[in-house]
Amino acid sequence: MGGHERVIVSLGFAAMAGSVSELSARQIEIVTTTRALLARDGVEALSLGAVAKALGIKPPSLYKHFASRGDLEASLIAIGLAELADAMEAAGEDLQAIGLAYRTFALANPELYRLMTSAPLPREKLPEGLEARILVPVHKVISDPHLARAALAFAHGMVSLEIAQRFPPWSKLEKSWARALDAFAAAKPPG
Amino acid sequence: MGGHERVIVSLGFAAMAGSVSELSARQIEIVTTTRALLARDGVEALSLGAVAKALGIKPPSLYKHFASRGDLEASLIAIGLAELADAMEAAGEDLQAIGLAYRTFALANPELYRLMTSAPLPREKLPEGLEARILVPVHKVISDPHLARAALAFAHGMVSLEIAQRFPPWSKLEKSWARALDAFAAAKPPG
DNA sequence: GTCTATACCCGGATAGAC
DNA sequence: GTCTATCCGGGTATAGAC
Repeated sequence: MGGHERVIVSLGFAAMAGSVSELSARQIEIVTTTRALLARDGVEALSLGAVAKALGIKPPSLYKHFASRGDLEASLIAIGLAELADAMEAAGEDLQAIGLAYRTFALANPELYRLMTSAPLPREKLPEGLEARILVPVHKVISDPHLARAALAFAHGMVSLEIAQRFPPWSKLEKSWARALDAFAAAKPPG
Repeated sequence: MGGHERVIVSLGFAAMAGSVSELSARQIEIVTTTRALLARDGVEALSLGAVAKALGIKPPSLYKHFASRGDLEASLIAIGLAELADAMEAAGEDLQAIGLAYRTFALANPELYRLMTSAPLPREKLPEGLEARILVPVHKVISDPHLARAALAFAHGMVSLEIAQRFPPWSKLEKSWARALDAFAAAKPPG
């Protein structure tokens, strides 16, 4: 049938989005569909035309809901950051568990993760304090702020290399994670 | 007057490129100019049109020297990987020095570094064994291969976040580097 | 809120003449 | 090895009708 292309959208991940409560119902539909499209086709294929097609509308119509492509992307990024922060927070005060939560989120949402991290953050379009939430759970376990930042950078390096398929297939990444996080946790305070 | 746009190309960085010895003189000119253009305008602005303009020729002419844009990019990536490996190797067997070499290369060539790391490696277009050279210097200092990989991932995470301006301005990144590399160096072997 | 139509920009790549 | 001419595709965004 000459219908438009539809994207299967699993409901649920937008429902708990407290950070997007300022979005209208239609905006949430659009963001949700965009997220599904992003997951399916990758960040390079993301365009307003593709989003419109998946929604069954024409590209110009999107401008009634988002002022620009950048605004739509910022909503996606905000949702991703909030979910990641939630996952890390829920992991408690075990560094291994926090690392696993980070990795699990990134691997479950690789294209969203790339969108979130491959460009400078559009900070002015993000809810205040959202960015900082990522660091909080790590801080609870690693008191030295410099080492806490380093641990987060390690996590980012690991998942971005894994997503980009930069590791040889025989790598045992779980061991790299475990040993590095052990090393971070065991690090002596600066003397 | 009215001439085409020229890009200042500092000579030298292509001269030592043993890994690109298979390139013709004209190809080296093109790659060198492309590298300068990349450094100046960023990876997003990189296009065959821009490269041709900087060389004072028309875009179709480039196809006499490179079969595709991807081939030209692969040459750039190969040069970057070789330089990075050289720098790390020259740092000797001190993990702090190796880390500094890594960071120095990345910050001196941020857009090239992004090009090198933000997409899957075009391995079939790269000289054999080049990719593996990066890991060698780290291996000499950290015998556990899993921890060595982790250290490299840490370095990648640090520089990619720094290049993307993801750290707050007040961060003392030198301290994060120093303490994390200390922690890696001090890590106990798996028991 | 959606449409059609459009303007304007960009990109990679090929054919064939010189 | 370079050119002109051309083809193909894509993208963001706006104006104005319905």
